[in-house]
Amino acid sequence: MTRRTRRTSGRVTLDDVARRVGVSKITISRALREPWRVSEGLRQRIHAVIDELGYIPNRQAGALASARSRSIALLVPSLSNAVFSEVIRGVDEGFAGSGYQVLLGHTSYSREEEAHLIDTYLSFGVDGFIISGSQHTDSARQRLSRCGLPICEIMELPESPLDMAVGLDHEAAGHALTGALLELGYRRLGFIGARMDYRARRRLEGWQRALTEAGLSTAACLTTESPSDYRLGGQLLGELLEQYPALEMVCCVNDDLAAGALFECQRRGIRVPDQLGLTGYNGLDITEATTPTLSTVITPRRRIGVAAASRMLSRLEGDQGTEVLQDLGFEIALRESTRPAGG
Amino acid sequence: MTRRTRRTSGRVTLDDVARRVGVSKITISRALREPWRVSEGLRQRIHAVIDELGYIPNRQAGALASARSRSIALLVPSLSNAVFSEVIRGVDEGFAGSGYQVLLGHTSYSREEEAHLIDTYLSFGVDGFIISGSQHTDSARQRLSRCGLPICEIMELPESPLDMAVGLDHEAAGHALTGALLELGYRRLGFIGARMDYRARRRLEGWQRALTEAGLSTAACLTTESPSDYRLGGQLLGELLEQYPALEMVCCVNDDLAAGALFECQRRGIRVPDQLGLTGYNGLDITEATTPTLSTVITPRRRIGVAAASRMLSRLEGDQGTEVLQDLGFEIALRESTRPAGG
DNA sequence: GTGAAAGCGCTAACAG
DNA sequence: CTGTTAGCGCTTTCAC
Repeated sequence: MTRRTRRTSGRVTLDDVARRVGVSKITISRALREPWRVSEGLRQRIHAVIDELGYIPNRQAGALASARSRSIALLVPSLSNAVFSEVIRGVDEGFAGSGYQVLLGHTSYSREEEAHLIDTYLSFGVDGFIISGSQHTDSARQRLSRCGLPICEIMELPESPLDMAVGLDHEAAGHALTGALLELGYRRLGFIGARMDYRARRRLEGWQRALTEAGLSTAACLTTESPSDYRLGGQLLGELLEQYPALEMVCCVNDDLAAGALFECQRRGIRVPDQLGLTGYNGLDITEATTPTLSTVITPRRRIGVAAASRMLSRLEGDQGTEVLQDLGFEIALRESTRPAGG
Repeated sequence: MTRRTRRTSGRVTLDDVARRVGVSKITISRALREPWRVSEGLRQRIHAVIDELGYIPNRQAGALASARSRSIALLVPSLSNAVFSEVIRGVDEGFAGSGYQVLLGHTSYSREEEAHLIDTYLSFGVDGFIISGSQHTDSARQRLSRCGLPICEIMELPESPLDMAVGLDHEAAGHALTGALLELGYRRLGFIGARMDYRARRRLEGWQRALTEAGLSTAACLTTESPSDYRLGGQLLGELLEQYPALEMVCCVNDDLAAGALFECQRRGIRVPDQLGLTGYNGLDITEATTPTLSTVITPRRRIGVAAASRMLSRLEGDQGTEVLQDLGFEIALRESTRPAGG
């Protein structure tokens, strides 16, 4: 008995509360998790003592004992992209009041970083994953499918989903937008894109398909792997116009680029939409604020988050669920940056 | 012995690895945490088995046993505000390679939500807190000061910091910006603000002090508690101009509002800066992209994150640290939305 | 350089 | 409605 007692965190534990109340610690535990199984009066005394002592449960111990952490991981490519902040808000909303904690991770658009984060959150013992996109490293796919946790891939509709998926068809959206522009009478269309991830490439493919179907050229297309930002939009627009000065419309792979392109037009004195039409993609706030407002494709970002959370919750509560893929669609918003119909 | 064995997670544990290698589990644990204490050959065999079995350490168990989780909480008001995405990036950078995991939480600008998140992360056993701002509920202040963890308040310079703080003086920044505008010859200045949190109010106070010192009116001031966005910038500008049509300058409490105000000017045909000057605050990307570019105060957002992380790390590694307050300053950027000097 | 034993704080399982 | 016991997977402490 010379063994020194192990240094403890000094924090108030369930045992401290139990001793103070004069019951066993499991009763305290139950009062917190299954209050209906503890008598009214005792429950009140327990809560009084909890407040008095400032007891905060240790979730690590709880998770270790119960093999569930009541937390889920949400992995997005970027936190600076407004698209994902709305997805996050949706997921938060969806989990509000459920008792689940959302652990947020951002992959910086890197599959390797994603794989690393998956391991990290696995080691945190999360009960499920909500992950942007369907493009993972092989080892990440293995880890995910072997861990047996519910997984929801969001934003797009994967060909071979790991488990569940909620998103939209970006190729169809690109195609539909381009189709709408052709109907407005545009014939010489260009495309600029940055950070050409899978979803961005799908939009471009939709644009190409629509033009090809109409017998038009898809040559005026300029893309880069650099991260997207306003200034890049202006720069790409400038480069594209240099090569193709006769363009009457430039489709931008996202709203940031479109806004940047618009600012560049203002700088150069190019009148939008009279001399040049412009479209974005996503329907961020800025598209409704600029002068002129920007035509775009509105994607259901927040709803994707909410739906992912709610499907995750059902799975966590035992439902086996039905559909694998959930398509939330998109909406074409033609505004001031494209010529009016019949114009 | 009829007692059923407890259902385990089914995951590979340290014990599984140990059995396979033929050593005790503590050796595996050491090979991972203190590799230099395990012989070279054994270490290699261990790592081979870890890869083979796909072992992922259980951080909860580790944290429980060691009373440190190697994670810290980063609490920001908002994820959709670009200001904080750069702070987050800075913090991430600062912790990169340290072995610490950053757990991100957003309070939606609510002290109650903040207090709740503090409890949540405390129950996750984080080793420290980095928190935006100095305005907390009483109970949150108590919890934070009693938990004995290192705490870094960021963005501003609190009067009575909980522990450490890294930020800048927003009142001084507001004052300096306004002073610079007075030097450019502006005399009739207005102010619009949204989401008037503590930092926003400090900027306004700086603006007021500068005008008062110059004997000018501070009446043309319009603020709201609503969240800030582009459209609100336009709306507030409109309302302010209705009341004060002779204004020659409108200072916006942040860049979003300033951009929105600029778009509104374009819509109304008000030439910026010829007829009206405009300034923002923070120095977000958009301020360099619009036409005209926006004058603003550049705040060292990313550097604040990096500094907070690095101070947190020193504390976690035992340094008691020296300075409490760290002032990272600001930079006035006069660009195209204000008249040129001497103009 | 490696190991055995004990225990972190909690909950599952069974008992009354 | 409340309690007892065992153990989650890991690290600490002490021992060799």
